[in-house]
Amino acid sequence: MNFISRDTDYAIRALVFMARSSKKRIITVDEIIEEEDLPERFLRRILQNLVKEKILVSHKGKKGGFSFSKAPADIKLTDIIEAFQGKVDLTNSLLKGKICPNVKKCALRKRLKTIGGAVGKELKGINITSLSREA
Amino acid sequence: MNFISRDTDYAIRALVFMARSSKKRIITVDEIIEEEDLPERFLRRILQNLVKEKILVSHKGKKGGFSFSKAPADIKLTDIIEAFQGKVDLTNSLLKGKICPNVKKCALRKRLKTIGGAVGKELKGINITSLSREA
DNA sequence: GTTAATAATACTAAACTAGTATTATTAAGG
DNA sequence: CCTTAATAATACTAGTTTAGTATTATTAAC
Repeated sequence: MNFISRDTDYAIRALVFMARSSKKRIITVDEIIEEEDLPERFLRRILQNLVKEKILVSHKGKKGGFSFSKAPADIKLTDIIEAFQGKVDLTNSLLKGKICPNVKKCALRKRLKTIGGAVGKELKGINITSLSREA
Repeated sequence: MNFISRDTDYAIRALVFMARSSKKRIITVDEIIEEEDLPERFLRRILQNLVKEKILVSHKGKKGGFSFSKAPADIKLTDIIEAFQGKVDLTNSLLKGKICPNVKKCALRKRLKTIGGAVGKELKGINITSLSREA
């Protein structure tokens, strides 16, 4: 079972590359795939998705490309995961029916929620800037 | 993104039901679906899988059914998740290529591994007996 | 030997994942 | 204002996974 899907993965790589080449504000798809060798069209769709999520800004026309819409340090790992995989839900669909008739009182759900909260907090502590330094 | 897949979920419900009706050692599929209303054939496959994983024992023939092959307290939540979804891998496929050329030194991977370890530990603390009491 | 149970195996439909293809739009710069 | 170099939008497709169904075989009790 994979926690990180492929488009999340590609998105992270693209963003880390962009953060590292920060002198050039606007970066093209070609520059990214030259460095990381990702499938072009697929990567384009991923970047467009990041634009929708207000993580990147796109610039059409000659000398166009993509740039950050906020500081890389403010782009948390959870933001990216959620953009492509939706909210991570540890407690989903567990123990419905007669086994656990009262969802609000279900102790298991509470425990899973606690774990999920801890994971989320850790993931929020990881951002694009720290990744571009560390990795 | 769901952490718990449907067959894991169904398996947990079936096992919790079985643990609660422990006076009757052998329990039939019909008894389980009467209580929890799960799709019969699908549930059968799930129970057969639990037999393969040595969590249950099956009894053919008249008065047959399923019984535990070990104490419900020894069946951890992770055992069930792994049986149906494989090992949970938080670190999978992240930052390959030029972004992170040396996998062993990758700091992100280490951090994710730490988080994964903590989650695993928590999940191991939850077992079928505790669930059948709590939920 | 009938009946009431599971076993094994194979099939299928729907959803998701990963990727491709096509055509339109935009802005720079001569 | 036209060419060129970039992204945008939209729709398609192949492969995999998920969830479920169907069929036939096997087994044990009574």
